[in-house]
Amino acid sequence: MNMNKKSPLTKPAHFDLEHFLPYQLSVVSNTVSQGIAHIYQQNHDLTVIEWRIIAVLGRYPGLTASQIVERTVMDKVAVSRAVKRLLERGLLKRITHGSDRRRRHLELTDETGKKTFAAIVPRARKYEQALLAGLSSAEVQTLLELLDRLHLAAITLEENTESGSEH
Amino acid sequence: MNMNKKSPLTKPAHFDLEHFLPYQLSVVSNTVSQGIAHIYQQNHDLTVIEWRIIAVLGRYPGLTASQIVERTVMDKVAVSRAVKRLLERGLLKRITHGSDRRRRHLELTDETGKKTFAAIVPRARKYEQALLAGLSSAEVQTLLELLDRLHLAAITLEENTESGSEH
DNA sequence: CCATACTAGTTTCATTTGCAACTATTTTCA
DNA sequence: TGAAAATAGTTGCAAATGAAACTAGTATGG
Repeated sequence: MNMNKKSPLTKPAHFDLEHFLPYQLSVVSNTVSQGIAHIYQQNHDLTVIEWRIIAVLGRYPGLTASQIVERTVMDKVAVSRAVKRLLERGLLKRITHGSDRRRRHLELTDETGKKTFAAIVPRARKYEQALLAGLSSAEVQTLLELLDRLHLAAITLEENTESGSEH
Repeated sequence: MNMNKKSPLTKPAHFDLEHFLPYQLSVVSNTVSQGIAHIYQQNHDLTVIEWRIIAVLGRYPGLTASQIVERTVMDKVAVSRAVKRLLERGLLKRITHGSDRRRRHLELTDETGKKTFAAIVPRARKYEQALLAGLSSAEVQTLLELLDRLHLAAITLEENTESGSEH
């Protein structure tokens, strides 16, 4: 059984970070995130997390903080603090659930909240369009599908890995 | 050439974060990063930045800190601190350039540095393979190409945007 | 040559983050 | 019932981060 000693081609000794998918993905994602972050930072003084909360509440009013956490895979504490800031700034309002007073449903305020949402959405869309301008719609479709499959694979791997170390 | 307007309604009121590319990209990238981070955190007590420094030095020995920054698009301060830690732990050695004493070239130490690199590489490769197991090689090819084009687009957008605010 | 500007890398300090522990409320089931 | 477990959300604190200032060394132009 040909052990890996010096055989002509078992494994190339090279490892090229630039061609390592997790790295590439991270670089692309960071570049895009940074670009889009401009939109809501510069113009509305919002962090990425704050914007995401607004976006998800714009679409699904009345979610609670933990439902937002579920949906967006963001950290619980980060969401709690961002919600606090958005409440203080008057972008959100909070309604305590009648029968279960632990639950506090969140909504965009009519004045500031919805207005901000409405102002950012077209800019975000425009950014996305510009980003994808070089791709045909078939390519966009393919990209989304491949990303989705990658995501599923990553989740599956994570689940299997975890069992090995703790819990 | 049928522009994408086509509908009588100007803009749908909906905005769905889950179908917004920058968001999707970020979620996939975070999931993958977290998964791969296990490999070097659990087994070698390295952060992502530390691992990247090792990886890039494994491939290109003798780079200076600022060359690493250039190549990996990581923060200057973060690299400085990670290098410091790797030197302390004996994974790197530093050679001051003869004629320009500001430059300090970095290399993996034979003992710990190269050994660690050699230990991580196969695991990293294995992770990447598992991640891509569900895709055909043509699909992988396509994915890489599309990511690359996205990256370029994002960089271009960034450059154009910046001009608006400062510099 | 020497004042100024530039480059490499580090440190300081003020925030930001993230884990764990906490409060408050509701559910479970003995 | 009511004590223990579960759930929602917050807070404290220590560590990670990042911008700007700083040290050290080199290049340049008058």
